[in-house]
Amino acid sequence: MRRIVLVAFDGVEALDITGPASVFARAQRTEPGAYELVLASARGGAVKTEAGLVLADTVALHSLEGPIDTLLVAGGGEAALQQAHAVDQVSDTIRRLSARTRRVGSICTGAFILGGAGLLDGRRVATHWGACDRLQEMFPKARVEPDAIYCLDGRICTSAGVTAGIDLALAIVEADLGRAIASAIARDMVLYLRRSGGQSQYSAPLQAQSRAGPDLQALVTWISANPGADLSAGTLASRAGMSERTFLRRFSQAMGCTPARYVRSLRLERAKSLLEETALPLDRVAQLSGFGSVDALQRAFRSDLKTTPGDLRSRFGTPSNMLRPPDEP
DNA sequence: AGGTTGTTCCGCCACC
DNA sequence: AAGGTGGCGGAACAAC
Repeated sequence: MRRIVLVAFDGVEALDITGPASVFARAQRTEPGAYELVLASARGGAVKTEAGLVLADTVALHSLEGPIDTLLVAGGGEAALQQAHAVDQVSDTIRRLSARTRRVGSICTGAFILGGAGLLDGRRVATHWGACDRLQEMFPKARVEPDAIYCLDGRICTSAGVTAGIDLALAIVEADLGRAIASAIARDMVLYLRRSGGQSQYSAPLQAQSRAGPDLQALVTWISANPGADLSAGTLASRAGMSERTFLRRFSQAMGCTPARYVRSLRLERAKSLLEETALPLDRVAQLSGFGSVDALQRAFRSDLKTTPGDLRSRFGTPSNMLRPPDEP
């Protein structure tokens, strides 16, 4: 039985609590005895969320006894967070609790409380896109990843804003109980097990600051929508209206990886989803994901994923729920 | 399984 | 002068 403690405070973002809670509750239903869910707050008792929903009967943090499997601190608006600022006190308490906790994490701006507890030093960290700069400023030793939906770094797990807490919870369930169960929960909640792309797709500022500007952004969007198209360096360059040389420079600068690398990982992602979510034959999967042939698909799997397409499908495929991609009759 | 052929990517440099 | 751009060639890598 893994004890999951969700930490709330007045003004907490309701979804930061209810999202992960729903995920863990479903996991508990699927695998009875897997999790015990505890709602906690600094003082205990009722906590009023930003949305006005009241969480009755939270447990006082200081009264928690015994080992904790996972401690997750929720986030909220700045005002609420400052208030929870008895935050220094909360951070202290979290620091103390973390000593007997296997895994400590945060959702959204909850990362500030972990930071205050000194738990983020040297760790890769995610938080709401609107709070990345401030978090990095306040905790210079943390390695804030502005684009990440969530980060798992050792025992510290953090997620971007609000609904990203659900993604994090799914990742935790996946780590604990396996891919099949996490995948089933995601389907039940009508979610992706792994959403594609980073949080920058939700943030106009992040997109704009993705230094290359909107020309490349539009191209990247187009690439994601057309993994099967001709995405060779030369073609992409002319699509972007630049020379190959300049395109290479600008793309690497903006995206942090070369065009070919980006295209390849996109295609692998696409192929994985098609294998897991559909019953399409391998040659269709290869075609739709942009690998020219089954052979190319298999080689890519072997070298990047250390497995084969067939093996992935047999382990993670979902025979009872075979979907057809939109372009299939 | 391994050699041939193609592609990608980067340093260098000249040119706006 | 200075910073972005683009062509060239070859090393490294991937495709077939």
